[in-house]
Amino acid sequence: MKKVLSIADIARKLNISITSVSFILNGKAEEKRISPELAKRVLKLVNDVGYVPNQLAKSLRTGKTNIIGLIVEDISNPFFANVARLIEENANDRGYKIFYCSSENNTIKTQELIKVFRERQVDGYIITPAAGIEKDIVSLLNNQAKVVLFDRYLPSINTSYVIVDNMGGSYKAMTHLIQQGFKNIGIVTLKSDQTQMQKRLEGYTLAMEEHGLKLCIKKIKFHDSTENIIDEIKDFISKNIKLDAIFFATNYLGVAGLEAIKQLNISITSDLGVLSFDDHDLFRLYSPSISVLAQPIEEMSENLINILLDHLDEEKESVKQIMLSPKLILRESTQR
Amino acid sequence: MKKVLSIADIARKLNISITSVSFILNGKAEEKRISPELAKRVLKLVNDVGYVPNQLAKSLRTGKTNIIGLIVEDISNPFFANVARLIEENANDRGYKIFYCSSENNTIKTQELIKVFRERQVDGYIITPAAGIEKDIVSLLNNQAKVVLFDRYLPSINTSYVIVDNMGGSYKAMTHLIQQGFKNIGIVTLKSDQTQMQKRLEGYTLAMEEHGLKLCIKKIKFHDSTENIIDEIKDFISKNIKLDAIFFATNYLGVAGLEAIKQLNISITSDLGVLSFDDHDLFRLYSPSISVLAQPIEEMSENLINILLDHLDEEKESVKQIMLSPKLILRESTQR
DNA sequence: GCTCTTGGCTAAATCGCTTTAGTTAGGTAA
DNA sequence: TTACCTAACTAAAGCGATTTAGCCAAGAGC
Repeated sequence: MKKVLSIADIARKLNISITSVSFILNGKAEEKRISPELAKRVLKLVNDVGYVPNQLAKSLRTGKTNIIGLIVEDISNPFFANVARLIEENANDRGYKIFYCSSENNTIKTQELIKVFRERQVDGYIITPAAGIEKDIVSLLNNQAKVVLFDRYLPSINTSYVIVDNMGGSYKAMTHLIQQGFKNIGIVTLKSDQTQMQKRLEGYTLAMEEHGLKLCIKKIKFHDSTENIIDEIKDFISKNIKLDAIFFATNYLGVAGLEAIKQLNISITSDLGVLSFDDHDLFRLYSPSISVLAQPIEEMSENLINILLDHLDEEKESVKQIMLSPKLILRESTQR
Repeated sequence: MKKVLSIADIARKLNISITSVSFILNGKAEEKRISPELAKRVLKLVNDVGYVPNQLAKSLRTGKTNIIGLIVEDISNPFFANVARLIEENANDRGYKIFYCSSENNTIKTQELIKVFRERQVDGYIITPAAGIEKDIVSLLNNQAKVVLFDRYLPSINTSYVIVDNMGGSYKAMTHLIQQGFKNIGIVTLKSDQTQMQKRLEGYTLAMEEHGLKLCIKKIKFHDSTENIIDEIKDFISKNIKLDAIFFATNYLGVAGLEAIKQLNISITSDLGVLSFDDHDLFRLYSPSISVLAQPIEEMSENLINILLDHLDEEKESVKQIMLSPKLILRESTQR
């Protein structure tokens, strides 16, 4: 088993001290008055033998890992995958690596992930908090950890976060539907107390009530299988024959909804208007194309990484809370 | 700044040695004859003060990080996102964490990622190799690193890998199209020398030639923007008016293809049969639904993690090369 | 009374790096 | 000649864990 080379091996081969090698490798040769000749010799050897520094040792010594822990709800959900991808790019450009994991919006899993991140000494955290995770976040903050929440926040904790104006967005979307002449508009959302879902429902409710329309709400159980969700939606549609439009509160409900509508052989637009939260390839390309309330994922990821890196730099605590506006993209499914 | 507690702090508080604390925390209390009473006291304190072990130090000492580096082409591509998700789950159950990154199928980026993984001392690597990465993989292997490739392999290197029978799959898909009566079948693929794309093209060619049909091939430049890809496909279809079916060699070409076809106002199935490599929500739900050659992602991820963990356990080198069969899923788009 | 066990615990080396506080040799200034 | 610089380099402590080798006291066996 060929042992992997350490800085000490390099020093030994050149008959110099470890210190010198370290200075040279860290670009401090001049500052520390190492002669250019020595620097050149070291760099050449390092390159020739393919020496790679051990970041574990480095981080242990310096207390910095240059790693950001990112917990998303589900990396196979295109919304989160895209945000993750953008955050990764952004972080990379600024010298940070992202360690990302899916929480499945499960409290226990999230707790475990936070523990793993702590053990690995990540420099900062970006988290889509699952319900019931308040204590763990507070504990992080108490330990001076740098945390930014996203997609949703925890009302009882004063942390930094980046979210979307869920209520305003939903209200805007609903207003559009109503202006198009839809009257019996239903919402399909999740049974959830989390802020993002609550606010989407509030936006729907507010718009409907302002126009004196009757509410028609379907709440789907969290973590239900796709098949069940489809069945639930079919059931909802069948039992509310007067429905003329549906607002889906999140992308996978929208996807399941399309499947349900297809199975029921209902024609979108002429029989039923459709609008969904979150954009998706499917919504863009579906026939008819589906109107959506798209989250500004570039802006979100940029804000997330900026805020977190700011926190890492500053000594004193500060809290930044950003609310971005989702964008209403009108397509065929809401055209009358 | 509240300092994070170390094992030494725990020992000091109880007036015992670091060694004892370490033994207890690692479940070696009995084996090392630590009295149950002491063990209990330590565990209680650890729990009360919320001590979390420093994995950096642990890994530095033991030489094991329990981290697997995973390089996929693009985490925002549903195929890779799903595989990543499954690998993560599998690895988790077996005590490993996944560190994943997107290579964008770019050689330089991949090299950098491999370097990062080496620096971070990952225990093993799962890589979708970009073109021209042979030297770097060989270098890894020379350093006794444990590596499994997937999605494609490097013919010049004898490594473990998990791939799909691209040629057989394509051949099967083409045979289906031909049996359905399609005669002027085109393929839209990527300009790429990588094995996966080559084999898909070979499968197409073989089937067509066996039936005496004329080839009609469109190769799209790698990393082209979605808009350009759509334009290229529109151009391809317009210039080959006799085409009666198209086989898309990978998911995002298929997605772009649907958009192109939609823009050209061509009716799928009656005017043009469509079949794509890789499954996708969009293909399942599109109207008409699109037939696909789906990769067995559960099986792939299981094999990947199993092979890698086997490698981690065994002393002697061994090479495992697995080829799985993709599954032809027939939908409306190829029904005549 | 003496040796041998064994139970219960610990000192110190080590992993690979950074960083502080030097050392040494040769040159200048007075 | 002596004191002081400076350029060029280095010894050793420390980050937080694991692990080897060993200490000490009390009881067992003869």
